Amino acid sequence: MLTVNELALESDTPAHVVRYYLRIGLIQPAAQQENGYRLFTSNDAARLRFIRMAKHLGFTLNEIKQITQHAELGESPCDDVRKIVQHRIHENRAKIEEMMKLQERMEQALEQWDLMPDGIPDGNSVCHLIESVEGSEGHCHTET
Amino acid sequence: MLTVNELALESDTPAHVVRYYLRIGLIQPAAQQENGYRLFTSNDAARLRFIRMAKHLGFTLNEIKQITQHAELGESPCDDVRKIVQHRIHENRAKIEEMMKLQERMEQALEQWDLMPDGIPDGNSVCHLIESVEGSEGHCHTET
DNA sequence: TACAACCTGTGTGTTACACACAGGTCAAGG
DNA sequence: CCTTGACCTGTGTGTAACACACAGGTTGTA
Repeated sequence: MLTVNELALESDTPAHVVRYYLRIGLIQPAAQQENGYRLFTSNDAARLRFIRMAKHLGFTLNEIKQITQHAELGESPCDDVRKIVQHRIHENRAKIEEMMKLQERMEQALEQWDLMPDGIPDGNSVCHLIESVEGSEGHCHTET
Repeated sequence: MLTVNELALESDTPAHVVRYYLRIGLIQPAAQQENGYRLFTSNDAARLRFIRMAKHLGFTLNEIKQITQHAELGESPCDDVRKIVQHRIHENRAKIEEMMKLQERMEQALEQWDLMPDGIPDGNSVCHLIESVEGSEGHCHTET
């Protein structure tokens, strides 16, 4: 039987993360000591390693919970797994594109600001640098 | 004097977001009606538009709060503003790279799974698709 | 037996909202 | 004057995935 710390070492997971997973019911202790300490088997370590793999593939903890619950009922989670990854690929692509746009905005701003002095705020302006950025006026809300 | 809803329309911000900003003290009502309704001036609308610009440039609400507080004291926030954007550019670049790696992992997995049938879970395996992914064993933790 | 190092479970804080809820306000209609 | 309905109000709570702090328990050494 392993303690939380030993389980953490065994599964290459920070102990406080193991405790978090316990809290949300993603894993359960196999037994409990009289003093309240939680105890685990090597099977729990394997489960935890599975969780890490799934996270590495972009699954959320909720999805992982669903998957392991399915598996415990003997149902194959594979179909859901494929769908989730397909969905996440789209989602992630959109997020990446958004972040690259942000990156461009920030880089352009910094370059533009190189030629501008610092300013002292007055009633009309909070920070003229930010306010000077292209697209400050006339946002194009053509999407959605 | 504008109500929350009017301020929201004036500044092109969802009303529930305006209420959130009020809650965290990012903006303050200029006055209050007897019934508790909060009232604002057109200056508040300008402030809110500034907040949207800053968010568009990647500033967090906390950072924006600092900036506006600096500005209210008559101190120039420009120096901090430049530093924050520089920092965020690095941060964002790292995040984008990480997400692109995830993207590649997911795409590779999906391709690999095309040749694999669904499986029924047993005691040893939760989902053989996830467990089959390259790099499941022998993680290379060479960084930090 | 005293002490220090470490480990335990758990409460709270984080970011930027989204949703829900009970009640208040306003214009139209009877 | 009263009601009905639509809309608006402030506020409590939930979200994802931890990170940190805290008071107390355990273990090894002297």
